[in-house]
Amino acid sequence: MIKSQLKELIDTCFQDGVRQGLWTAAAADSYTVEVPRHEGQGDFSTNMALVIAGKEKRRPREVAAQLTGLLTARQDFIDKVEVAGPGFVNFFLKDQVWRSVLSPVCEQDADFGLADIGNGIKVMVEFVSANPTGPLSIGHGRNAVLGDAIARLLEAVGYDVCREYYFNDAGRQMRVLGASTKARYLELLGLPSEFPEDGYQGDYIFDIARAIIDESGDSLKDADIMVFKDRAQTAIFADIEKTLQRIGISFDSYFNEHTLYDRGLIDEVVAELRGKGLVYEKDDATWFKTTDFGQEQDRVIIKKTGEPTYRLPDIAYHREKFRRGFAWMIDIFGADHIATVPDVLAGIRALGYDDSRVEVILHQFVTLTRDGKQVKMSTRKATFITVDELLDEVGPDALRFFFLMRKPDSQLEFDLELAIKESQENPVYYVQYAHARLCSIDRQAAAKKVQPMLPDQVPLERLQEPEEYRLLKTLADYPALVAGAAEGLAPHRIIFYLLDLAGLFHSYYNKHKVITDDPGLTAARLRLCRAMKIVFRNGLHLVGLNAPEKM
RNA sequence: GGGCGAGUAGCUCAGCUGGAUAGAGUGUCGGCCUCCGAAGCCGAAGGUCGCGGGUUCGAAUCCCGCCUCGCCCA
Repeated sequence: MIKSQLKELIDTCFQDGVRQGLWTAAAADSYTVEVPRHEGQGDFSTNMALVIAGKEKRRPREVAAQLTGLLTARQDFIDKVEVAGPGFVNFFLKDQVWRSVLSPVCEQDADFGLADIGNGIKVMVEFVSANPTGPLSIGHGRNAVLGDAIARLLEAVGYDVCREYYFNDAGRQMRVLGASTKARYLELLGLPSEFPEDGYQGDYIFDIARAIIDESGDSLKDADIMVFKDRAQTAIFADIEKTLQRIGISFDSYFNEHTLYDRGLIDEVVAELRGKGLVYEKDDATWFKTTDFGQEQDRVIIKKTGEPTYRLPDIAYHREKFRRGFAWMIDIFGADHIATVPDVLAGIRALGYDDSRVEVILHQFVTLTRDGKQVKMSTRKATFITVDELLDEVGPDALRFFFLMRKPDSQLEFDLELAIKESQENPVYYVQYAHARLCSIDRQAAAKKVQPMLPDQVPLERLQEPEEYRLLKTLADYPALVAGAAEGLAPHRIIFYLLDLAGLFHSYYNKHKVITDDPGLTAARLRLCRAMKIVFRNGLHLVGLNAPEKM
């Protein structure tokens, strides 16, 4: 908020310089205003002189001096301007500028940090999208938390977000599920059974079989495996939803791949591509000319068995997203889906849509370690740790926090032993504790009967400590941070911000007393604390975490 | 063999569209509760930003080549 004000001022000076013939407009838009790394370098800094000097073969410091000439005498909020280093211009702002952030924070309260850059544009975030063959694994957990956090970020900056879960309950996988369930059913009844070679070995299949026996006895012993498939699928889906609910995730809609077939949308895509000359037959298979879209080789979309490859429904599905009016489509996939992405984008383009509206976030895998060793996981063998088990051990807040602590591009190492053993010391507590501590200060103030002051009577000029300025600056950063994290689809930035703010606050707390016998100072610090509490709460809620008042 | 991602302190990771002297947590070592919550704080130590070139005022960041790991495709 303050930065953008300064940026405007600097832009004006740049234009003044152009008008006065000090430099040309060549550097417009390519200079930046930033927060310097070191505090001695001011509150903000611009590289404008360096950029101009670079473009016009001049001496940076000379240009910088001209710039400061234009700047001094202007605006009451600048305290001091310095040329430093190779030609940076550093700005030191007046103290009251920083204190002035407290009012908007306190007044906007829960709305502080929200923005309207999305303009109500319809955006779909597709995530989880696991087929109902078993409980959600750790990888799904990361996907779920990431997708939900991104959806929350986009909502916060004014997009109209739809969370969608895409799944397929037909196909080979599901037949194997049915066969596995039937085998366990017969096995539990003591009847001869044959467990499929590539069947799902998890205990949850026994649970489902047991439930079927409770309900139907042995009356299904000759039933088709599809009957078992349906029962298993229903049970598993209910389970998945329950798991997601435990993390606080819900969807606006579910899209079944099957509807694409039912509504003839698959055939429609093929026909349309064929009409454009982008489809041909070879070796009894149907091919899509992806080489027309910059790929190395063409791709099969219908196998010789007549079964479409995964690409075809994916393309048809994404076209549906366009047709349903989404201007921006975000897919959250695990890294193993990388291969499908270029094909789907090519298909979208081939059908005449703008594929730049589809944005794919690929997150790397989660590796799980226990007792210092990596846990090998396989869905079939059921040697995986489920999201449910993880939730039992660390709880929803720690789960969310850990999954958001790394950017999607990084592999995420989840040390179970550490998460269990030291759950008390999880970084999530560090942030939540800061919030709880602030609440505790309020309780303390009430207990000590500190007289509340009207906001405009609080002597904010009493906030003079370096720690207080650091806190004020960090609070002022919050709206830009939210906007940046949303724009970059990067919820981990919120996490790092909160950790940073918590560190500053804990440090401050240990060094300075908020409640003193000086009423003015106390009121000013309480005001600062109130603003911090608001930002902690807003930030935590923004990524789906709780902001406890007591711990 | 090809594609994508990663490589930054002992370990786990930040570093936003290139900026000034490289950042945190954790671990190690040493301190701090008569005091608003010690789930906290302070200090010390710890680096060839995988390697080699290039681009420029300036590179962890951008380009090229190579190495290692993960995932995917054939």
